[in-house]
Parts: sequence; structure tokens; C-alpha cells
Amino acid sequence: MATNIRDVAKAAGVSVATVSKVLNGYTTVNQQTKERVLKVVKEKQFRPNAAARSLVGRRSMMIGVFLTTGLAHPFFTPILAGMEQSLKAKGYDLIYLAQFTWEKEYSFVRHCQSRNVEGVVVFGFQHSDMNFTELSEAGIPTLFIDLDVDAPRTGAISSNNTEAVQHAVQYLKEINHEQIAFLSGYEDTYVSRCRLAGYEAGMRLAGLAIPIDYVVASDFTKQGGYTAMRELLAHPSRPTAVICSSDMGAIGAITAIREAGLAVPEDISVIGFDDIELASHVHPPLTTIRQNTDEMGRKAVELLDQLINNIETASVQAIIPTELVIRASSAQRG
Amino acid sequence: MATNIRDVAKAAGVSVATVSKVLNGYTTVNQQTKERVLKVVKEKQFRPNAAARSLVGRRSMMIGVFLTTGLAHPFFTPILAGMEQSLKAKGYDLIYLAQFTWEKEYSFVRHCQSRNVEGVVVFGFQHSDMNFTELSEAGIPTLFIDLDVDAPRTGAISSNNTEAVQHAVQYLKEINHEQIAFLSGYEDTYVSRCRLAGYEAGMRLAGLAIPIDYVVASDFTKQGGYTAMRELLAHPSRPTAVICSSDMGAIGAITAIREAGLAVPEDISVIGFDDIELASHVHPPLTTIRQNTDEMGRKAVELLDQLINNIETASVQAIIPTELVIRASSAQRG
DNA sequence: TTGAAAGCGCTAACAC
DNA sequence: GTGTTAGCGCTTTCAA
Repeated sequence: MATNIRDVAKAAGVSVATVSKVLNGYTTVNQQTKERVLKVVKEKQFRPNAAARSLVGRRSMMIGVFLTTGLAHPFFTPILAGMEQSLKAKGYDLIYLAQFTWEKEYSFVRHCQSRNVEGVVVFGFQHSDMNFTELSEAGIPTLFIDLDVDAPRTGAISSNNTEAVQHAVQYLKEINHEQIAFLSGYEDTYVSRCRLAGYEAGMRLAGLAIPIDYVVASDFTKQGGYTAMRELLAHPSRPTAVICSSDMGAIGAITAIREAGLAVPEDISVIGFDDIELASHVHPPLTTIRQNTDEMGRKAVELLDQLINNIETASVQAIIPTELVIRASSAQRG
Repeated sequence: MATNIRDVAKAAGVSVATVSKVLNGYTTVNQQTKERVLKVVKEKQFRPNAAARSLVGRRSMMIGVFLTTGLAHPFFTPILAGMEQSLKAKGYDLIYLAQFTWEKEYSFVRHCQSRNVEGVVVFGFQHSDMNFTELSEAGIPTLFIDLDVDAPRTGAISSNNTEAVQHAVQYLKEINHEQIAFLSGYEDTYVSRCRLAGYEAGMRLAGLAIPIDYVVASDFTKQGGYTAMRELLAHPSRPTAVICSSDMGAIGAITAIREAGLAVPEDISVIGFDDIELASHVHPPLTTIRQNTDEMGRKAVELLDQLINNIETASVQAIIPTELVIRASSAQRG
């Protein structure tokens, strides 16, 4: 059996209350006593039982995560990894609520409550059947990544999607492209809307027209990019450059372009979004908009922690800068 | 405040003990009473407090995970995803012990104990400074992935690494290769040893000699594969095929081959290991040994669950079959 | 500055 | 079949 606070108290010749106070950083403990207790704690390698702590109504030091996309998503996983360091710094462990479902019965809110989760990070796509506000309504601080949910005591993190795409358009214009098309992501997704807005703004600023059907709705998958690109290839005025809402989409697009007997970037330049690991390894290496996943993860935990600790904090957000990484899938025109 | 068992008891007109019995599937409860209780439970969406449950010495329904490589490893993440379904089926949540360190002070064993984790899955590489047996010595059921740790009440899962590589050699022999080299992984790694053994056995069975320096020690990274391949390219009798211990290594090897003015697979065939997502997307698409990550994950939870529930179970293991996926980085010789 | 004791929500003896 | 109650390990009043 592992040692408990009573063992420590006994060994240190004090009461359990005193040990508890030392452990919780109360200043009303005599320096000598404190040292004696800490010595025993160290000797016995004592760690207070988390369940008991959490039961007595204090902190559980657990943050829940929920991914609408499953655990192995190529873009979200690095964010998870980015969370690691600030998790460590703040002392939280991460709990992946596998039982989490969006069904009404056995609701995820209840599940979070039963686990005494202090806060939740939700990664995801917008889906009409997911009631994202339930969590914050239940008083559980929630941080959304790539989601714009309007609720109090909530945080949000995303990249500067709009500016990023706008900047990509500008880059293409600078290397002489004028017929620039856009492969959009899931239409009802927050990031898709931002990226599309960035495309439109960028084209306007560059003084370029957007021909009808130059924006093709797609999803974030390779297959989706492939299908959308085929549509675009049939366009009467074929684009010389395409900006995609994801790297996977860009890879699909490149496949379609090749199949049509055209070359990337000679005939069509392709720009992706995310800079997932794959991006630099495909052929040609993808010019893409890199999201700073590490920073997103770190910031997510920080903001969530803020939400947890400052009751008065109404709502927080962060926009993380991106970076256009120029590789070989885009080239000067003419 | 969330409802507790007392509220439910009151609403159902029974005692808390009865509610508890219903919730825990005791059969000594009157059918009528049971239904009445369940109705209230459903109405109130009651979920028992996990901390209280775990405190009273019953189950915490939490499985800990520890990755020696960090959260975003391209091979381990899919295994994590594979765990998801059986986690759900068995009712466990997953806790990622971010506070986990291998330092003696504040030991990870203590951390697991303080969290009342029922079992732990360890993913990883062999490292001499990691005392993997501590967990099982402390009585915590532990399941190792890709690790061979000799300890009681422990489980192990890995692919059939030896046979897999042996099979790959045989395949190369069938397509006329005779000068087959091997890029090994970290030398002190269990899977590396297995794969190397498979190479040696395969060569022997194929009646092929292994020239000196045909086995190059490397790691599982792209850079490692690149460096090792450069050594191999300088070999007096240049190989016509190389089997690598990882896909990332294979990608690095291909880079080195190209830099030397040679082509894959025309001059040298390259085979990887893992079939990470990248493998099918690089150029040329990688012939590789696919590990069934999904099955590994599912099986991991199942075995761990077995370890947790059957005290008498001494030790369990599973070898998961692999599959040689033939793509374009390997070709018939001559 | 310290300690005694109540109680967090639950399970499991044990009594009825 | 059902209820009463002790107690899991901890924090936190409150009294000394």
C-alpha cells in the first residue's frame, strides 16, 4: 500500500492538518515544522492521492481533451504535443475522455463532471449536431481550437487564417499569377470561412477578378482535393495557381493536375495549408502556410488555465501567426 | 451543483446503498426498485463521481499512457487512435501523465499511484536510464509496446518484426536482388534487434552472403537514414537493395541515393518499415512493411484489461502480423 | 502555530 | 431486499 498523509504525519510527529498545510503552501506553518514534514515527504516519496484531493472539492488537476476528428489527425496531434510543455509547467495531466460522445444520454458534460475535469480543450470542426456550448453552460471552462463558439467563460485559439491566405494571394501575384483559384474546406467550418474571406480580400487587394466557379467547395481530405481540382481543371479559363485549405487537399489537387497531363508548378502552382509533416516530403515539396502548432498547443493550456483560475475572466482568445513556407509546388509564372 | 447519489436515492425513495447496488450491477435488488432507480438516474443524467469511486478503493477506470518519444510520434499516434475503440468498449478513459518523468524523485510510479491509474501503456524505445520494471514491481499492470521488458504481471505487444524483414528479403530475392543491405534502427532497441535478426535469417535462407559493413547502424530518423545510406553508397560492392528499419529512415536513404546521382528503384530498391501516412505520398511511393497500428492499439487495451482483471494472469503478449506493401520504391532487377 | 474533527461522494459490510 | 453506517485520503474550518 502506498503511503498516505497519516503515515507522513506520524513520521514527522505532526498532525495530518499540518502536513496538508505544508503541501498546499500555507504560510502559517513554522519553518522548522515545515522542513521536517518536507523531509519525510521526500523520504517516503509521498504524493497525495489525487482522487481524495479532487473529492474534497479542490482541484483535480486534469484537463480533458476532445477531438471531433479522432486522435490521429495529422494537424491536431502536433497541437496536442505542443500542449505537453505547458501542461507540465502548470501541473496538469491530460485526460482523453474516450467515453465522450455527443449523444444526449450519457452526455459528455456529465462525463466531465463525473471526472471533475477542470477544463476542456475541444479540437474540431463545426458540426451542427454538436452542441459545443453545453460545456461552458455547465460551468466548465472550455477552450476551442479552430472553432468559433459564442459562449461565456470560453477561450478560442486559431491561426490568423484570413491574413494568411490573403498573404498567399499576394505572394502569387508577386510571382506573376493572376488566375488564382481557391479550394475551400468544409463550408460550415470556421477556418474555412476565414480562409475563403482571406482569398477574397487578397484578390480584391491585388486587383484581380474572381471568375465564377473559381472557388470550389471541398473538404480537408486528399480525395476531396482531387475531386475539386478536377472540376477546376475543366474550367474554361484554367487557373495558373490554386490555394488549398489544407495540405491533404493540395496533395489531392496535385494528383489531379498530374493526371490531366499537366505539371506542378510549371503549369499550375499549388499552395497548401497547415504544413503537416507530409508537406515537405511529397513531390514536389509543398509551398504551404505553416500553422504554429506548438505555439497553439502551449497557448491553449495557458489560456485554459487562466479561465480556470480567474473566475472573473469572461472570455479569452488568441490568434497565432502563420508563416508562408515556400517550397517547390509554386513558381514564377512566365 | 451536480446531482449526487443521495439526490438520486431521495428521488427514488430508496437508500444510497440501493442506488449504489443498482449502479454496480448487484443482483440482489428487486426488479421494480431497480427500474425505479434507473429511471431517476436517467432523468437526472446521474453519473457517479469518479474520484469518490476511485477513493473508496474500487476502480478508477483510468489507463495511463506514457510515450518515451513524446505525443506526436508518427508511428505511435495511430496506435493511440487504435486504442480508442476498445477503451470505449471497456469503459476506460485515457490519462496522459504529463507530469510523468523518469527521475527518481517524484517518480512516475508515485504519480500513477496518486492518480489511481489501473494500468499503464508504455510506448517506446529502450533506454538504459528508464527503469521500466518499476511500474510492475509496484503492482501496476503494465503493457509495453515495442519493448521487451521481463517482469511479472506485464504485457507486451509488437509486430512480427523478425518474420516481416525475413519476408522482405525473400521478396527482394524473388525480384532478383542479391546485394541486399540493411539499415538498422537504434541498436539497443528491441524492435531493431528483431528486425536485424530477420534480415540475417532472411539472407541465410535465401542463400545470400552478407558482406562486411552491409549492416549499418542508424536510428529511426530521416537524417539517420541519410547518413547511413551515404556510408553504404561508399561500399566497394554497392547494394542493389536496402531494407530500412523505418519509413523515415527510408526517406532519408532515398535522399542520399538521389544526391549520389542514382535513381530509386532503377539503381537501388528501398524498403521501409511502418507504413506511416507519409509512405504512400513520398516520391516514389514507398514499398514498406505495414504495421497494423489499429490492431496493436485495440489489442493493447484488451490485454491490459485482462491483466487488470485477472490477478492470476502472470504475463501476456501478442505479436501482430505485418503486411508487405509493394509500391514503387522497389523493382525487379535486370 | 498546531490539531481535532467534519465532510467531499461513494462502496461494502453488516444488520434488519 | 433494503437500509445504516464506517471509512477511503484528503482539505479546511474552528478551537486551543
